[in-house]
Amino acid sequence: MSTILDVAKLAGVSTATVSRVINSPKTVREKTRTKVTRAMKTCNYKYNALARGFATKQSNTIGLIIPTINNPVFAESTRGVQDYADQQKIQVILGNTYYQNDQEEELVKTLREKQVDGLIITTTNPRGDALKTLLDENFPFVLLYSTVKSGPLSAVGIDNFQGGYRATEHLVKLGHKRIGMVAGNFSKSDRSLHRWHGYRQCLKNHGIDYDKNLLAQTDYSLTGGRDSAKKLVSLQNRPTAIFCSNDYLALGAMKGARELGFNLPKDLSIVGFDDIHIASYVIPELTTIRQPAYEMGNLGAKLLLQRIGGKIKPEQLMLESSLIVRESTTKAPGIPNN
Amino acid sequence: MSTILDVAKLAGVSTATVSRVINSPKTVREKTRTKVTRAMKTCNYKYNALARGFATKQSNTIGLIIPTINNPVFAESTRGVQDYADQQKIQVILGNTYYQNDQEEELVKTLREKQVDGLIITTTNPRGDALKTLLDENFPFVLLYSTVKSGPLSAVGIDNFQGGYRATEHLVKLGHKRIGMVAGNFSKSDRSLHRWHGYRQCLKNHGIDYDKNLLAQTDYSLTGGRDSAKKLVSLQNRPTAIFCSNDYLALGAMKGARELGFNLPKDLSIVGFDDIHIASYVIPELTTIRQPAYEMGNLGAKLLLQRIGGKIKPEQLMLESSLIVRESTTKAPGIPNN
DNA sequence: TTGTAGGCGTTATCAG
DNA sequence: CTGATAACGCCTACAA
Repeated sequence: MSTILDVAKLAGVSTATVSRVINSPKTVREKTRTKVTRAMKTCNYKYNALARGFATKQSNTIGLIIPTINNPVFAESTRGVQDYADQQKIQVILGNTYYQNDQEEELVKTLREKQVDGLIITTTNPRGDALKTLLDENFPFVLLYSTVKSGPLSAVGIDNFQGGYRATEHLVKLGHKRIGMVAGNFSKSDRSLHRWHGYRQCLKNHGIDYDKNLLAQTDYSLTGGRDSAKKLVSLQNRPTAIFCSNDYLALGAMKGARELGFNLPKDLSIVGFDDIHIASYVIPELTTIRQPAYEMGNLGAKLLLQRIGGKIKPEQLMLESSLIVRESTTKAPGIPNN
Repeated sequence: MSTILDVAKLAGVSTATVSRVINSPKTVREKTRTKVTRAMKTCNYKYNALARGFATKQSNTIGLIIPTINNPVFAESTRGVQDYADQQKIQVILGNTYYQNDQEEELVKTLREKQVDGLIITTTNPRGDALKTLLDENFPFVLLYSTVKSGPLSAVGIDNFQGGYRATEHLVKLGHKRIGMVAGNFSKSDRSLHRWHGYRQCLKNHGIDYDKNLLAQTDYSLTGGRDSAKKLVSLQNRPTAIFCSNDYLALGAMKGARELGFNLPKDLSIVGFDDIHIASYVIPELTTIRQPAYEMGNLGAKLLLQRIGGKIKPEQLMLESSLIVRESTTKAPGIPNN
């Protein structure tokens, strides 16, 4: 593998000049430039970005830490950060935590060793040591999906409380009184927790007693959603509607209910969260809270690169979420159809 | 940021020794080792993997190039390679080509500049310059998903021809004569092309004339699947069954057919390809050809790391695919139910 | 506009 | 078991 030194010799110039034609072509006379370019060709020169990173202390690489790429909502935001990064000639290293805090800490460590310029994290534990350390050491990172409205850490997310509230409110307005919730484990996701707070608050505001039996916490999987839904609808005084803390769980929940012979949405209304692409491709089409995942990733990358670029002050971007009413929710049994 | 030099000074040893306690702790006396370890703590030393990569010419990073992380099947294989890589302390840089060959070439270039030790590629163009160059320069890479049974390039995939054949055969056996195919553009995926070949061969073997009007090529998206299905079922002499070259398209196709008032599967049988997780969570549950995506990614990573590790000879791993019959396919109209 | 030379943090070789 | 020191490939003052 040839280096700029080889090129330099071949072209009869110094390495500095070669470096210049690579990084700031205009600062070198056209004649020498073509001479160098030609030399690069003939010795099949390949640029070594690693060496550059080593010399400049900028790897032009960022790390992206998500729970799991299997959940389409994370695939979507991942695409958002990739596209933005790509456009800025930045590469992204991806890591899955599988909702495990130790994995998250491990990933942060490895990625920093790899000298990533910054980190985008959908965290499993907003109060964990990993983030605290990053903060202390003033390492550039931005949180994705979390509800952070102020404070010292950068974030782009949505108001998860509000989202949970709206989802529940939609159900309440349809006349539902027994409203269950299938939620990802609170210990592993602040998003889920905040959505649940919104759910509780909404019930309260509408004079509906909170029944803790109607809450099922589960791991974030299709089967988790399915089993949790089965559990809830098997209760003596079963819910007539279920709010799932994400679409992935909702898809599972729909299957669970169906397996027990429930007719959707007649027997059971379901509302999800995220609005992943397939949400509108299933039967019944899923009513959900839409959050702009791609945009979130995109903006997250933008924010991060800005911070890396020198803008020091942390900043929070709070995007809008909205209720998308489709077919999976309907009037509560006994409520006249208008 | 402190370096091993700082640590060395603090501990009163040489940088070589510090390097040793990092890379081969047993080769240094326990006493000095603890001395060094302590010094690392006190000056908050952080290992610089980039510098290591620079010195050793091994970045411990691999590149993963896929069409798009949005398709759950690629998310699954991505997870497979990530998990294997992670276990070997290797990081993976992810890139989407969006089925564009120039993007693929660009990615290969950038990733090589980043000094990745190898590449795993789900290619858009098996005969493109990108791969040819890699081959010529003997750069370690392995193809994913493609049908490669021999030759000079490493690959782990399935027999796509056979998969297409089996999918079609299933339909034929159900009595279907008019069998359409919704396929991703052949120019962008050899997998799709091979599946189509299998489809044609199966028709031929069963004395069914091939009708080119029953083939719809499309881009790889839910909407692409939807629109293509609509087109096919709107034909005068419409198909009673459709084989979609992947599940993602199949999901779209199901929606398209429904939007035109078709009752699934009674009016139209649909078989997909991949067996993505949600395939069994939609209504009707999707009949499909299962390919072991996670395992494929996992093995791909394994194969690649072996090649990087010195094993020179390219090798092909051909995994088994299988027909999974679920609810989206049924007897052709007019065929007695048994 | 171009060249010289030191430096980035780690590994690896060779002595001791 | 430990130390000294030369790479590794590129960038960047500083000089010319």
